[in-house]
Amino acid sequence: MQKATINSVAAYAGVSKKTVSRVLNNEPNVSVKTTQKVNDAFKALAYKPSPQARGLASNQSFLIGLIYDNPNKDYIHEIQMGALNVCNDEGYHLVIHPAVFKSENILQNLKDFIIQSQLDGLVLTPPFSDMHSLLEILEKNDIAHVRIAATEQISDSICVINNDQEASYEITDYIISLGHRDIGFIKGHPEHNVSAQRFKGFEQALIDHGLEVKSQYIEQGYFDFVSGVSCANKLLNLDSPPTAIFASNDYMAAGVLKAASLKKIKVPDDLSITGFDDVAISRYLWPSITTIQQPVRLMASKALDILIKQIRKQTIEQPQIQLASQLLIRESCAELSAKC
Amino acid sequence: MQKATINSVAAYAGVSKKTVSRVLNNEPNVSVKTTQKVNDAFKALAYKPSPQARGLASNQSFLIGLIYDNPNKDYIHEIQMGALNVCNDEGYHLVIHPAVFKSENILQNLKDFIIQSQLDGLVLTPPFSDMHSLLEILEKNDIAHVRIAATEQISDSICVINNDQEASYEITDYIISLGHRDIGFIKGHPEHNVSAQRFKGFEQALIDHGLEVKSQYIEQGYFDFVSGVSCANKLLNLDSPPTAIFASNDYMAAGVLKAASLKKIKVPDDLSITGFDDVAISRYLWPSITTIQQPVRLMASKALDILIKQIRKQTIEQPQIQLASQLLIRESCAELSAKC
DNA sequence: GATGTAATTGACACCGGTATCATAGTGGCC
DNA sequence: GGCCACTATGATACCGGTGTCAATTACATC
Repeated sequence: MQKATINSVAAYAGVSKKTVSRVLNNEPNVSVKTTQKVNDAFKALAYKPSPQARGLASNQSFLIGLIYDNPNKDYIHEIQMGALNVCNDEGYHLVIHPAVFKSENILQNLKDFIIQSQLDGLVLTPPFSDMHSLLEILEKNDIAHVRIAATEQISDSICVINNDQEASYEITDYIISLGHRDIGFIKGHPEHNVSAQRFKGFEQALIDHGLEVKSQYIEQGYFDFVSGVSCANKLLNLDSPPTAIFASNDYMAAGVLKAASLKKIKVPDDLSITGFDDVAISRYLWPSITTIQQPVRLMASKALDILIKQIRKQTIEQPQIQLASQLLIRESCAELSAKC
Repeated sequence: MQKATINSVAAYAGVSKKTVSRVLNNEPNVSVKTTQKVNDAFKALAYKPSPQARGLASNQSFLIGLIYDNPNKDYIHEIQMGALNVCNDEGYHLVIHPAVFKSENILQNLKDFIIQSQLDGLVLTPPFSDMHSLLEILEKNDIAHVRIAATEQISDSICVINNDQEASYEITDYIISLGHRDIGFIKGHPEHNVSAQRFKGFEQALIDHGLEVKSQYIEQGYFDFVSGVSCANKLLNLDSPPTAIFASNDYMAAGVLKAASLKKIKVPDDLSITGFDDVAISRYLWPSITTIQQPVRLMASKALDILIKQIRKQTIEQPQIQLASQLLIRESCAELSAKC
């Protein structure tokens, strides 16, 4: 059996190709009777329109690119799943494009990718969401795009953002509520914008509770396990070490846990630890890590919703969507024990 | 500036479209001089051929589908990266398609996906690599595909496989070399073919060393953290518990570690633990887990190499490639202490 | 019934490539 | 020089859709 084309459908239904095309695209001004005939033909022939032909004629590709450079595979996976859910429903393919943000000719590479692939739209994840040189190119060439977890708001630019600062405030507040006063903080990678937001939330919570922000309790990490270990060592070697450590992400929190274990410091009895992101390891460590879960998948879905609206030139009622995170209380924090 | 098409290139170079097409596809019988002219035109106009038009004319989509259902995000990520490396080089897009193997109408869903998307080829990962009903459809419709980590060899079917059994033998051999004689084993999910392979390697190693395979030391797990915990509890509650536990993957090994920690059993001093797969958590746990690293990324690259050859109807010299795994010795195993 | 307007439909060019086949050019050999 | 085989090139149809615009039909109004 031949594969059905618009011509075979038209012949079967006894109408012109153009009319079939109209039904296919829900164009107005087709009589109910004709629509019915064409739909019957669709079914009878198991017709699926060719994306290539459609794309060629209407200058679309039905491809949406997803650009990322993130070592956190759980995050990427969630983003992919959220994006795919919408893509599948709307008839788009997702083209994943891991890139290296710090590489020499990243801009040229991205440019090539975008032009070569003739993408209909682009999803940017951090750190690309705030990459000005890239955004400029996209604006100039009028390429539809959406920025996930962007930290800088740019008018007209559509994005889906989260509330890192508030979440950070919340988790700090929780630690304080357990009685801790000496709280260490391990900052995230200085080049990632969220690092500053997470620190701000921490700082603000301390201030609001009338606690001092002590510089010796603040260490600079890089979002990876190793820096978590070394920062924790510095904090735990202080003359009066903190009784709780807030690491800006879970990998570093895992590092803190390792450092504590090696020093025979019991967690959570003698040291409380919190992370951020709810990475898989935070559940599998012992004790499991109290952390912040962001609605990553939902963010991606929302992002694709508005991106596709933009591609279709539909009106977007809300160009900037903010979603709330959630505090997950697990085993790594305890009330400050009396002995301190 | 207009986007360059084959027509503008032809006009610029002063030749016909067909000649441009010939140069583009490295067809024979084009003079050196003409080739040069056309190549100059390519550069001057920054020409990129349209995949849609190309696809429409030659009945290709330049899309390769990747089907998976695997909770191990590290694995998926590696597969994606390995596949993308080749796709980018060869001008294909990778369309990722997470599916639910156990879902009711999985076969119909996959069928729809494959037909709808008009993929040029398909990459199957476990458990789809051994899904007969799917393979039949692919054969019948002559859809190019490659099976990653397939356990059943089917003649003519191209696949890239690993040596789970040997690797399992090797890691068991290592545990025995540390002096352990009472070794617990936690099996993987009974529906995954690799589970049996990993068990076989374990068993064979015991036999070859003249050790008994004791049924009370064998527990049935499901490749997840929780089953690791519960199986470990059963093993550790035995009257004479094993001095080492070989979990069939790292998530279960993490579970074993948790169970041991809760029982105040010191790892590796009083209990050695090994995993399988080299998932990220195996590095971040304390102690880090001795495990088997499979060349997943390389497997995916090799798979795409032969898949693309198949798509292009080129001869495939080696339809079945086997790659070796590597034992990663970390902190979770120690020599059997004298006191036992 | 005539007329005007809107709704419905179709003929045909076109998107940017590839495939087929005919034609023009080139060099070797008698 | 004449003939032939082979190489190089182009004209044109075609892939399966969409866009334009004209033609036809339906319906309301006078």
